[in-house]
Amino acid sequence: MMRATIPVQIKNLPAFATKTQSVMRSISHRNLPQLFLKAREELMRHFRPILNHFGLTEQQWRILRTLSEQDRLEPWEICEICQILSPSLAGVLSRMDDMGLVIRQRVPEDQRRVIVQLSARGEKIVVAISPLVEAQYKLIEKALGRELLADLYDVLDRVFVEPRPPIARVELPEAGASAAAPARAKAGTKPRKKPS
Amino acid sequence: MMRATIPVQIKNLPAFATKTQSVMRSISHRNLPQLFLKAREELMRHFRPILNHFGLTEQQWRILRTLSEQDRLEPWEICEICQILSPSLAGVLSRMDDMGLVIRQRVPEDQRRVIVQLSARGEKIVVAISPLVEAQYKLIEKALGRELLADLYDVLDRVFVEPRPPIARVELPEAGASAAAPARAKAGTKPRKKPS
DNA sequence: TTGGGTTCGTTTCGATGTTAGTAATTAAAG
DNA sequence: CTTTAATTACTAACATCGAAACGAACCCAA
Repeated sequence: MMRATIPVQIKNLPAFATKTQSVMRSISHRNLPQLFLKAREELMRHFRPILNHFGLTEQQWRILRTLSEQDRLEPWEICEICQILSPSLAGVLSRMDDMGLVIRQRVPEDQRRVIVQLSARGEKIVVAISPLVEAQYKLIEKALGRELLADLYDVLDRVFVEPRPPIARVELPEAGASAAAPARAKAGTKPRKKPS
Repeated sequence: MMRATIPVQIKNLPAFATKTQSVMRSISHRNLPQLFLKAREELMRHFRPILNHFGLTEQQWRILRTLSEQDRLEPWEICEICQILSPSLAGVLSRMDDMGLVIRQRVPEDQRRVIVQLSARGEKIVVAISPLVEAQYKLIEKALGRELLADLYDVLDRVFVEPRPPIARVELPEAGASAAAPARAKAGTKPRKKPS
């Protein structure tokens, strides 16, 4: 590690970013969540065509891949592993059930709970897609280099997997909410404002 | 860098992940896009309350912060910088216009183009939120450590900012689409299947 | 056993992501 | 100068996100 520092201020921004700034930079830190968003998108850009080719959404594939590795899971487990909120998962699983990709069955001992697993058709699709995904990973590894990829995994693990002190939260001021939304007109009530 | 390697197979998975696997692991690589998704969520978890407090969505704040640093931008520039697709941005900007956060005006020389900039109200909100976001970053830095955070930025830059060979794409088989969706019944036509 | 608290999955609602397609405008080709 | 291409922003349709709340099933204690 400890590579030469890169000038970060306008890096990662296209040429038009050099225009005059009217407001003093109010946040000194780079937008880290957005960096992750960009990183993820740069990767998914190469996997999305594969999934689309088989008529799957990203979330559906995440669930299929997870179920192919874990066999039987309950919805809340899928939520944690696949980073899907419970309300979203309800719809996703319902559609995947309709498509015949997964099987859902209630747990006899606890009628609240549900067990989800791959259907034969689901497994078949996983078998069809997996080698393509694996091949794409190899292409990515070839472009980035095995070492860089290892560094990436390592840092991500150190930040988000290994134990670390909890992150505190800033306290919020009192009358903040009033600063924003003035009850936007309901859609359809008024035609959307267009640029003048 | 070059820290001791961590056993990765079941790391980052809860205890229930040790159950027997019915299918041979078909993809040897860890799910990298999902790691980024998780990383981003772990961060946003600490910023979301700030934005909600001011009645803003994540996307709205990304745009506000960007406009506060770049002054005048066209929609396609905002799309690139903020990682928002054009169709989404249309609605977001429309709502932000209704809320009085931004100002949109067409370019006289080219009637296709539009210029977006902060309104007085938009600037005011940025001024109110920025110190809170900045403070939250400091808390994150305190928990993770300045060094680790620097490593993180460094690796992300090496992967997604510095020039690198392009990533090739796997070729897709022919009759793939047929493997998936069998024309799912339209919502409302049939009641959603429930777990048996 | 009965009422209150809890867990789990779900529905609801508004906003955004994704894909496809369109209208308007401008630029390039013939 | 007309026809074609390329740009730019937008709309439409559906799926998902994110916050709130609901309802059924379970748990527990009075």
